[in-house]
Amino acid sequence: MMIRDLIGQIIAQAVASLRESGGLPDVELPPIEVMRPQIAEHGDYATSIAMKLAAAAKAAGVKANPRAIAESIATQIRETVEVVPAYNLVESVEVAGPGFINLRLKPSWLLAQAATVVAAGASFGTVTVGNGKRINLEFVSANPTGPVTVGNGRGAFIGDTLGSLMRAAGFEVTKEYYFNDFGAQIDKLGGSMEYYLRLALGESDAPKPEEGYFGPYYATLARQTIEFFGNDGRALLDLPAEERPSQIGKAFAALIMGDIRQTMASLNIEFDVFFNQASLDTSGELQEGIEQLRAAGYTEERDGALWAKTTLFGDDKDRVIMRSNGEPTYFASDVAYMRNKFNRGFDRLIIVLGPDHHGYITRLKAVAQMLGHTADDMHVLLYQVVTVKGMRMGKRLGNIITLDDVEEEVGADVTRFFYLMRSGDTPLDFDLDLARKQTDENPGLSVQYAHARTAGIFRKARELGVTPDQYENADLTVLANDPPGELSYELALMRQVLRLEEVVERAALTLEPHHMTRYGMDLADAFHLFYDHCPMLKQGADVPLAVRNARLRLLQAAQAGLARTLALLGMSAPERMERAEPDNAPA
RNA sequence: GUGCCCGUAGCUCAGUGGAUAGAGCGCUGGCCUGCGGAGCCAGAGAUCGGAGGUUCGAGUCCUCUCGGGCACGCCA
Repeated sequence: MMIRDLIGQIIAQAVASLRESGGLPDVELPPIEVMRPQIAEHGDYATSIAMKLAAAAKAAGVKANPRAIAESIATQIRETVEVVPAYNLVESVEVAGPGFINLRLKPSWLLAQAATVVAAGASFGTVTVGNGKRINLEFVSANPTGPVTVGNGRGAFIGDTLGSLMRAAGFEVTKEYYFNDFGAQIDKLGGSMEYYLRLALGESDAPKPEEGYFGPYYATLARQTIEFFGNDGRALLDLPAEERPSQIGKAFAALIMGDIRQTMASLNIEFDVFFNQASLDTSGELQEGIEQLRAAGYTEERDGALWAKTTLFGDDKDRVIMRSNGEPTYFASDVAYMRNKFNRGFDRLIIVLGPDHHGYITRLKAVAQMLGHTADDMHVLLYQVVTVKGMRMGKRLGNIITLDDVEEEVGADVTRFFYLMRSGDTPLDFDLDLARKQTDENPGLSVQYAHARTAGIFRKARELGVTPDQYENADLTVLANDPPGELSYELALMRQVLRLEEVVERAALTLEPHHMTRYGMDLADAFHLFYDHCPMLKQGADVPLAVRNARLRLLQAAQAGLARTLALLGMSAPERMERAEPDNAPA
């Protein structure tokens, strides 16, 4: 059980027994919230239940003093933790301010948790709130008409990391990419690629389509194709004119989709399912979806077209589902796809979308409801725009910056960290100059460096003949006798490590992965401070053997916490940092 | 015009209705010969865009307002 929940249980038990004995106003009990005080002096956890109770009593016309209520609850908590052995982690219970009850944990208990953390290892930080609920998490879903941009990248990292966090929080998550490789967009791609293929073959007078996809990316793609296939590249161009756009488009969509998958893979973004929109048509689900809405009475014929009455569910206008020419619209695919997801048994669908899609939210929620689910079963997670500061000009393709460009500049790990540092609700200004820095100023590297440092110390320990069996069962309570200065760093580190499970839970429930990067920085800071102030192996320093062993044990817990944090962020946990010269940017 | 997001330190941003609003970068001063190095310690810096309201308590919730961003197809 999470420590915070255990504290909540203790408080709840104390409140319950106090109510039984008539020691509290007889009003409905407000929910007991356990929070973390902002100020360390206020303890590890706090609750405002006394003030809430007093307010409820006042509303019911019963006289109540919040501080007095807090005092009696606090007294009851002290008794409770005294008699229940499992509650033997509370050091003190104090009433403060207008009626807060502050609880402080025993330093010896906190330190002893190192063993729990190390034992949990790679599964440390796993919580159960998700309760096995099945989640479909769709993100990126960019059509294969061009490279992945820095904008798409944000959805990619948010989605991928959220998936990891939700899994750690006990949800069953399927990560999905939806794409379309046929239709008007792809034909347009075909037209553009025909033009670039001809240019690559030396036809300088090739006609340029009025509309299409243009830029160095496509020119390069055409050149590479010609280089690779030689004159066989001509085969596509010899097709009948009416087949060329779709055939060439389909061929290049496949190539581009390969590029996209490669970009994703090299940035450690993983999908469980790549869902092709075309399959909805061939399977008949497109028609079935339309039929289901029609049967449910949610459609209407107007001007020769078939409309879905989304306005019944708050949309500002109805949406065409089948054009007057009998062609289903893209919206029809949305319906069929969502229906497909629900039919696969997901409890909740989450779609990560860019800022240009916010108009889709009510529409998609309307579809969910027309399919017999609630608006909440279909959640749209929007993120804001991405700008990049400090990109070197010259090497990039035209005026767009791709995700590959960014990765090339700063590497996959730092790219991920920087993308996840900000809440999705605010615009992201990617600071490449900071991301390039190979020092501790770079917050992403700082977390990895912390992990590398732990590994380095264990390497050093081995060199000095200190083997794991010497510290693996070390008793950390000896640290409680350390000088206050050093103990405070040890406790701060342990507290940060233990906070991981709360961060995982919060990030998963709020769908906000950025809490994890913030936490990573806090954890790394706590570790670096510990490292700076609490020598473990320093030669000649006056560190008793028992203290050394206890610190190495604590170090193991810190390493486990850092490794897990990095894993959840999709970053590598290096055993050592490569030293790069400032002029020598990493690959 | 309608709708959504944002406005917090010089910059980029955290902040779960709670107590004295935080971090990173930047800035100022002091210190540092060895666990591994890119440092350590201390400090300055904020009328949380503005005005009302709800609440015992508001950066957080509601209304209005100012400023910035984005979106509003029988496109996909």
